[in-house]
Amino acid sequence: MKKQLIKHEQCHMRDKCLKYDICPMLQVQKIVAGKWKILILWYLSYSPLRFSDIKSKLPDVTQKMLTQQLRSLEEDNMIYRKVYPVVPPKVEYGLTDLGKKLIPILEMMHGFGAEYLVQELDKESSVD
Amino acid sequence: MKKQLIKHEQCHMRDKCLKYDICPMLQVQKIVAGKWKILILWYLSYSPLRFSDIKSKLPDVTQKMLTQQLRSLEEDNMIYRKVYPVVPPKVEYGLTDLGKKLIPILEMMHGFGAEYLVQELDKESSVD
DNA sequence: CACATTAGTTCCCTTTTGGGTACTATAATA
DNA sequence: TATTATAGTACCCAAAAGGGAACTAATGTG
Repeated sequence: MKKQLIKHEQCHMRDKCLKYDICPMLQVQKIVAGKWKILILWYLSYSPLRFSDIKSKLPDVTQKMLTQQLRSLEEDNMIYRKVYPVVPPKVEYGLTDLGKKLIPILEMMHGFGAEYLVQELDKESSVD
Repeated sequence: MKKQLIKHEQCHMRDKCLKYDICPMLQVQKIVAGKWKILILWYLSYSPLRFSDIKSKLPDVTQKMLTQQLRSLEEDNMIYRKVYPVVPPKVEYGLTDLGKKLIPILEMMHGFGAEYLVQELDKESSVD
């Protein structure tokens, strides 16, 4: 399965975009887009998890969607999928070496989110 | 317009999630989800831009989608919108103080994307 | 008067995402 | 022998997100 190339010449850091005429930011967007991917990566950054563990941490995701998102992350080589040949089935998901490089970014995002909640939700509750 | 609260108790760093019973990661996901938001924030991190400037940097986005995404980022207080009362219209978009706190994250994402392209695209071209 | 310009909006259509239910395999358990 | 458990898949339908093209407002220019 051939990956789609993403050309992008307007990147304001294109001189740092190495030898590819592709904006790295667009690549990141492709990887991380999707309603559950950031959350999945975040949970896996702590430790590998079974399918059912991830599902229980994401109460609103359906089995079908979770499978889809996991497959997509696997295709992008962000996570691995390890099947244990047991009954009932056991499948473990975890970050690849490449995926682990996202951890500091995820941690900063978490920090930002926390700060955001403080600023924005406090602002709202004081207005109400 | 009341923002939607996002409850989430399974966050593996919930003890650091301050006083809100809301996973910050989910909040971040809400803010940066959307096909163009990360790119828009990235471009604005360099300098404020006019609507038409952003559009020209995102050749594949339609006017409607760009407007939508900008409105959404504005609602989340990540960017500001400044209308100049001139003809033809001039509207400037830029990061808010809160939005500027995303810059280091965006820069790391860019770095990750660049690294990803090197590893994954080189791997592919050597297989082909 | 016609045209260009900018930042939109509106309408309609397609694609993606999501939701529900049913179905599968296999071994252990009751 | 029927049930349970896990990690899915298949199918069908509804909702949301996204895309394309046409339209608008207001003024300056030819």
